[in-house]
Amino acid sequence: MTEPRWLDDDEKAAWIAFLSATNLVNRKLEQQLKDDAGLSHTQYEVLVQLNAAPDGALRMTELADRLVTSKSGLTYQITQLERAGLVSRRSCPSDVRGVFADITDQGREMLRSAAPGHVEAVRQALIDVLTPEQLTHIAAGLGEVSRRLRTEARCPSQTAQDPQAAQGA
Amino acid sequence: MTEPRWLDDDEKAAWIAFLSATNLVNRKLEQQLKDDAGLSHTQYEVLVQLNAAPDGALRMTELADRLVTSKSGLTYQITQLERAGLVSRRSCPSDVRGVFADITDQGREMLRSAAPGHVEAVRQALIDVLTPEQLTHIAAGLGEVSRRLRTEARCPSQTAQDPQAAQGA
DNA sequence: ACTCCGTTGTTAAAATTTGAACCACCTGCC
DNA sequence: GGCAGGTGGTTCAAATTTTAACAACGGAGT
Repeated sequence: MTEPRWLDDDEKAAWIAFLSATNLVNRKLEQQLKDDAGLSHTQYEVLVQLNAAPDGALRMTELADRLVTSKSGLTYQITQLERAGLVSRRSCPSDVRGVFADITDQGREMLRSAAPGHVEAVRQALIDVLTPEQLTHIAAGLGEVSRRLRTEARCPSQTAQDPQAAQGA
Repeated sequence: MTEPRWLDDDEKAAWIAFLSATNLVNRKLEQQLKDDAGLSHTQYEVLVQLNAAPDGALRMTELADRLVTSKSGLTYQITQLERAGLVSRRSCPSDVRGVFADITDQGREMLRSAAPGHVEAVRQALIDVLTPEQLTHIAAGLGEVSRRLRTEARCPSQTAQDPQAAQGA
């Protein structure tokens, strides 16, 4: 076995920055949402996704994929949101096993009231701290990172060992 | 109250990319470490920090700050690591209340064996996906983000409402 | 119609995280 | 010296996440 390709200084700097920024931003937003709206970040994201969906509804699995969470974890959170009256469950007509999560009017209302504070927090923690240039590069770079990990999760087939690809496409 | 400053398309793209990349990368690494070394990412980071520290030891609070975790969460994890023989506790000579977490030889050995696979995973998930330019901007941008959130957490005094600052300092 | 296999959500138990309450102990200041 | 106020770690209970079963179905091939 060969010597692993350790990270050089620039790479290490990027990795450390990514790790800590990630944790700190998450913690910050989690706290802001909990304080101002009584929601966890996950719950807030559920509402965002449902609100943006065609009929204010999405299948459980689809929602779990979008939130990058486990199915059972979603089941739990949807139950909490349902209990709070922000979401409701409805079984799928075409597939008896399927379940739709619907956002309720109260859910939309909650989102409307929580959004301003949340956006402001996102700006303070991340967006407004970055220069326009950094913003662009982060959108492109992390966008590509997400795309690959998502694809990879769906198709464990391709070896994905293509160094120079997609990126600039 | 004024209309909130919503995110424009570029900002939204950056935010969404950040959110999903963050979750996906975390999930990926968590799984890799668990599969290959039987450690959680948090535990791995504890070992990394201790291993890099002057005497292979750090105070609990200091460690908790670095890992961006709660004190009680760290207590739990250190107990697990201690049980696994990778870390040991030692009370602080100068402060009876204080506790040092020491990495053991076995802990260093574990780190040595887990590191190569972990670095490789970090490369595949994040580093090698980015262009050198993106890497640089991410290091700088997210570095600044971390710095601010950390400072803010330590000194809730400054209003921090200075739009054009630090960045290029 | 029927079997085999992959999917959909849920459930149960264990692991982890969070947050508040605590105790013991330092530190600056009278 | 002695006290008020803050620190450092732990503990406990409650909330959340993970993991591995599960039960009930769709769907394709025969």
